[in-house]
Amino acid sequence: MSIPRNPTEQQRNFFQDVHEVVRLVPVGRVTTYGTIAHYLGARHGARMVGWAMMAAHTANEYVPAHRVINRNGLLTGKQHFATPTAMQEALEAEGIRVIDDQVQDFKRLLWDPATELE
DNA sequence: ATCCTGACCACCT
DNA sequence: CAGGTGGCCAGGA
Repeated sequence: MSIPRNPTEQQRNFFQDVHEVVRLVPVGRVTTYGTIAHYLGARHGARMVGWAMMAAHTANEYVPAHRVINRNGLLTGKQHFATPTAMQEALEAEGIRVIDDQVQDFKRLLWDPATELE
């Protein structure tokens, strides 16, 4: 899978929407692909959120991609970071405990824009 | 055009 | 209750 060289208007908007939501995630909290998809109206599958995240490192503004994990609290996207440990280290630097790719106390740390943002 | 695969998830056996 | 399946949309072979 790769990022489109010349994204359509629709794709750029989708990327920006996803990135914007991710930037709203508070330090020390996490959110999930599915949550974002649902918040954006579920018009795109959760897979598309993950797809948009691949464009995170090419975005103009910083996107804390390490705060986006899957619904089980697993760091499924860590392979896409500069190093395999970068994601976990970024989370731990914010006070989040990660053991064996699993965010501890994940349920309490979960940040859902639909309910937290209003 | 067809089939496969993907930073996923909800639903159905 | 665990594993399988389909759906989501897009891109590459």
